[in-house]
Amino acid sequence: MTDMLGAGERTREGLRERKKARTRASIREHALRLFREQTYQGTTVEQIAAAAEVSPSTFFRYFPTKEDVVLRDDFDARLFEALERQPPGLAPISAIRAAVKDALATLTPQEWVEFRESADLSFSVPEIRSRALDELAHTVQLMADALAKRVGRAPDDLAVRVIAGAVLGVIITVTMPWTDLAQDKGGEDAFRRVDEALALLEAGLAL
Amino acid sequence: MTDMLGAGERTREGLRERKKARTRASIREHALRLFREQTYQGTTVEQIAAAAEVSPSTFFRYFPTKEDVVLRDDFDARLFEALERQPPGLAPISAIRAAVKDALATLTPQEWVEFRESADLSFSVPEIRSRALDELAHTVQLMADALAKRVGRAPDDLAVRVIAGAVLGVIITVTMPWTDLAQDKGGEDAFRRVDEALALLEAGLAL
DNA sequence: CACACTTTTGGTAGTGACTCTCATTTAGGT
DNA sequence: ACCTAAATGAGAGTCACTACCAAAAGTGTG
Repeated sequence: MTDMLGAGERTREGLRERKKARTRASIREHALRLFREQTYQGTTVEQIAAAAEVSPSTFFRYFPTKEDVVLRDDFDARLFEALERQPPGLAPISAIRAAVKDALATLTPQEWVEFRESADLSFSVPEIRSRALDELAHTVQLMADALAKRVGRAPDDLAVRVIAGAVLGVIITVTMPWTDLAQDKGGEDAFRRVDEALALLEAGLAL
Repeated sequence: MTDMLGAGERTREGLRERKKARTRASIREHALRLFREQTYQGTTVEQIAAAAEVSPSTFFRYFPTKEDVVLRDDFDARLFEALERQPPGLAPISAIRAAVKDALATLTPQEWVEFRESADLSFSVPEIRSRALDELAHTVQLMADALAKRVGRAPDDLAVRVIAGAVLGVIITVTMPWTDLAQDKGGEDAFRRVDEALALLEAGLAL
């Protein structure tokens, strides 16, 4: 009987875990490379699996859908943590601006490359863009909760939601490639633009 | 030769057009009914086609994807027109609030039912929600153009984009079912909430 | 009404993402 | 070496969607 093991109480991080992490990374890297070489739509899961030397079945065990190879990253989590680290005195939008800056600073150059690469795909491939939008919206929702705690209001306080929502919308608007504004894809100055826009928002967005 | 016909110059609205419109409506109605009865995911295109008495091929001739049966509506267009009808003196966000109100007023009771039904699906079915979000974002982008013209600024003026973005985000935030705020699905007071939120935004969203 | 002409339709045969199931392998601990 | 649990691979199947072609139906003309 396996009674004593309880619920994963004892799982040390052994060879197994390391191997899984490697496989996962391998799949993602090969996928991104193939997407770069032959476009997203032009690449089949079968090809990715073959390149990463796993079976298609295994691919789907690591990523629930083809889209998730691009979308899954932990940036949201970092952003969230960075926000909680901001001094309580800071006004909501200032805190968010600072948190974005801090979170970006934690990226290694390697991560930065991957980040930009998936950002590019998130803009150019419609299916991915939609889902990225959905997840962004969800993240900002969580951010609203954190914001509410900061300023000591109820989590569903409308004013707090409105601020979070405004931030969300501004990010979307300034980032998405529908306007000439964002024509440079997701370069460095995408973030500068986001920051400028948030500054405007902070100033009270009078026209 | 069909020279004299020019480019649809002469196309009177004959039996053909009427039949197409009927088929299209039939497909959508049967689809929405089946979605209601057996959920969206639980309904196959084949079933919809059978119910509407057309072949699956024909289904895809009328709607590019299964999602589009839910998404295709012309509300965006009406909202857009309503915005252009607002008096030029009105401040941007006031104009948008008024436009939303006016556009909703143009819906017939029948349209209102369908509108709410697809809104519900847009909230509950992830794939549809993502796409709805994407289209909403796109619409607001167009709205920003209109806004820019209203206030006589360049179409890519950052301040204008920020305002449009803020409106977009607020609508998303207050509408989407991630928070208890929106727990009632897309009821009447979803629109009341949107209006309240926009009012807050208009007031300058200081906390 | 019969005649060409065009549009609309149905059917068939794919492709590709994803699911389920089951037998085989492989790591972890005894 | 031995047992257990997790990870993998392989096969069959579903479903959205595409490409293609042949049958049918609407439309204007003599």
